[in-house]
Amino acid sequence: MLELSLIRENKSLVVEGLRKRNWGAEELAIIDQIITLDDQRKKLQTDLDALLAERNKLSKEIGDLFKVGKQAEASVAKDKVATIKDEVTAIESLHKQAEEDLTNLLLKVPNIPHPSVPAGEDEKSNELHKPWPNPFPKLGEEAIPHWELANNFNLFDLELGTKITGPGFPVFRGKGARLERGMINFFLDRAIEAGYEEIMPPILVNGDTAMATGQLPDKEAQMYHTEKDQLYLIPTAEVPVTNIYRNVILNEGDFPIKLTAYTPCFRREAGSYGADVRGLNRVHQFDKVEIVRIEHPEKSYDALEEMVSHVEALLVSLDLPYRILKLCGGDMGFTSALTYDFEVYSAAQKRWLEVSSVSNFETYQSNRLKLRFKDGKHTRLAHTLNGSALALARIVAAILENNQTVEGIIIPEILRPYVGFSVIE
RNA sequence: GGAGGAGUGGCAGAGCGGUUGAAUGCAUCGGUCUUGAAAACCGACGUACUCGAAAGGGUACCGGGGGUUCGAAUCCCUCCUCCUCCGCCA
Repeated sequence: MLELSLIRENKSLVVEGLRKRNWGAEELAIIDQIITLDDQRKKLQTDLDALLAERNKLSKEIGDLFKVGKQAEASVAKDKVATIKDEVTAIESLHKQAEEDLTNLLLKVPNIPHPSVPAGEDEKSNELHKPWPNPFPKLGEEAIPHWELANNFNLFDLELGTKITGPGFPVFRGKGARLERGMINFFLDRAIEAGYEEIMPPILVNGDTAMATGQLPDKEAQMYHTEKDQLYLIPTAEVPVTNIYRNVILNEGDFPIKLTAYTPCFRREAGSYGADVRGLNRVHQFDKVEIVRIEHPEKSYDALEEMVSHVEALLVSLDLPYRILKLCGGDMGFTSALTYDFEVYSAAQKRWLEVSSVSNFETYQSNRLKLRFKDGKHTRLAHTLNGSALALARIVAAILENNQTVEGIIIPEILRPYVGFSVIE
């Protein structure tokens, strides 16, 4: 959620930011509604507090009167309190309603993009932050996409997954499974070397948790939900890991907080079908190593750059052709202020595959999380960031395709100690 | 799943209907003393909303929600969590 104080004190900045997300006049009206509603809320708050103060004062007097045996005067005061009580009940319910309405409106407002974020409606306006300077790997005529390679080498089986669960749940097997497991360990080790603490969080979360990082209410339809226990399967480790710090007040010396976690990720991907989703391009369950940071507001953009370098180093070490995009206002996630996407070139499919997304949420998540730190006498909201380092399925797809030779699929050198073999043949 | 017990400030732990945002101890921070430190002594020490230029007020919060009462941390209802015992179980 945006901070109310930002909306009140810096309305033009908020409006300008929302325009970058292609908000028109109709949608922007919500900002004035929020301010009006907040004015009402404040007025109700003041009225209510005054009444309660009066009631508290009278109650004290009644106690004193009883002590000295002045029953008659006490009962006069009692009647007075009874009147106040009615008023309190009325104003209380108005106040509660105003607060609820206000929260509901605030939940509809996405984060304000960083000044450097380009305007634009969709991915076509994303800025090429770092292009791939070299030629793409040259594959022979006989090069085939990863789902065919998987068939030939018995690496993963989507039809089997369909039998067991449903479409989009791959069954990895043999060297495919070992490649998957080895890569998870490789990514975790790199993160640990970079100073991240490893976390193994629950992969089902409750509604409060999903709300705090912004999955609810915005992305409710994207998450699997367990009916009986009202729990959600996580779409990313970001959710449970960031929520470690829900309702926490940090000391300034606690920064930076750097966490990493491997989890499977579950996404319903409702409504996406077609050629783009073949093989591992888009699945309902995939593995991902995530990095999460909690930062001092003045350091968060340095942290973001550091995370970008970390992801970049992973791709370099895997010898994959990649490019970095800076997302435009229209393509950026609801909660993000600035997002870099990493794409890897898949030579057999001749297309870019998104493999990582690194974002700074500034105070948008921490406002919902109530994640603050002590800044001298005051408490301030911290900044939260996260990024994939990396998402497995598509990386596997790219490695399989780009490294295919007549002798088999060559495993990148750095992975060999992790997977235990150097070629799939 | 069944039976019983418990949830109070960073921690420990009093309070069980009125002046208690909450005793006391520990921890933490500031000060006095000291060459320095320790000890001792003095002081400070929750969060949120709200009024105010500020100083400083007001209100709410003793697991969550609801109720009784002029007044609730204290009484009642309900939910949640934790502990102990039994059952089940990777």
